Amino acid sequence: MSKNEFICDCNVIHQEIVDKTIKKMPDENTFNKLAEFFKLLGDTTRAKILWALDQNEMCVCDIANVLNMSKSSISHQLGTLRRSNIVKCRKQGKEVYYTLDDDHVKGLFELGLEHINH
Amino acid sequence: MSKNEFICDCNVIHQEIVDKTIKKMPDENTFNKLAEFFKLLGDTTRAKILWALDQNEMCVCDIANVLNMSKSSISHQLGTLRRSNIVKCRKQGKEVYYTLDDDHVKGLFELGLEHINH
DNA sequence: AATATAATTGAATAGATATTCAACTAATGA
DNA sequence: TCATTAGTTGAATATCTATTCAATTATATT
Repeated sequence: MSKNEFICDCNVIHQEIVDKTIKKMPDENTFNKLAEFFKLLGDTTRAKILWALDQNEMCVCDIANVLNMSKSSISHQLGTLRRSNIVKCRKQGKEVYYTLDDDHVKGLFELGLEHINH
Repeated sequence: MSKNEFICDCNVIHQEIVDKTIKKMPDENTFNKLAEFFKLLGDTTRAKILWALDQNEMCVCDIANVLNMSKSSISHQLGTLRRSNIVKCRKQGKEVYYTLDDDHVKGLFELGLEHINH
């Protein structure tokens, strides 16, 4: 009975590769953060918001009109993006203007589009 | 009553920017595919699998051991990645070996990590 | 032929999440 | 001061999805 039967429901087939890979693997926290970041781009509404903000700074109402969605749902999503430091905002009068706060979004979109048009 | 009140619960504040942005915007399908693609990277388990496959070709059992998870859950996720053309597989005997089938994954991970270590 | 094992698959479940709705805050202007 | 509007927020709901479990397929071995 190999050691690994205790932690997995199968035997190790290529012990060396498994051990080597585990050794090189980034820690749990890195993968969690990485996945959380990609999850933010992995929603149609948020992808559109980010694309739009990459074109222009916009207030919530503008974004709602561009996406043809309610202010409330846009505001919820902006809150999510803001808390994750992907967008930032400034208040001017009654309006709140949002801009991208991440240099990588554009590059990520480009790579994503390359995959789509493989 | 402005035209936009019919399609959105608020008035347009910057009509020009809104119109210009709508005009430039990629179509619905593009955003859906883009979001679906990022969603695939937006899960800790799948992110680990993709990272691991970027190191070595591996069989299902190996991946399950590296991630310390059941073969079944790994196989489900591999199926998802396979159907999205992000990984491909070859059968050899009883084992099925998986490899990356997308050149952009590595670049995406790098950009994602740059964001994390902002 | 019979057994064992790698992998897949479908159904069920539990947890996550996007949108809606209603209530609220803050700023503007009459 | 009162009414209006931009935006936020919390709760509720409906949908989605990751993992588990059990059953099944396919290959290899005795």
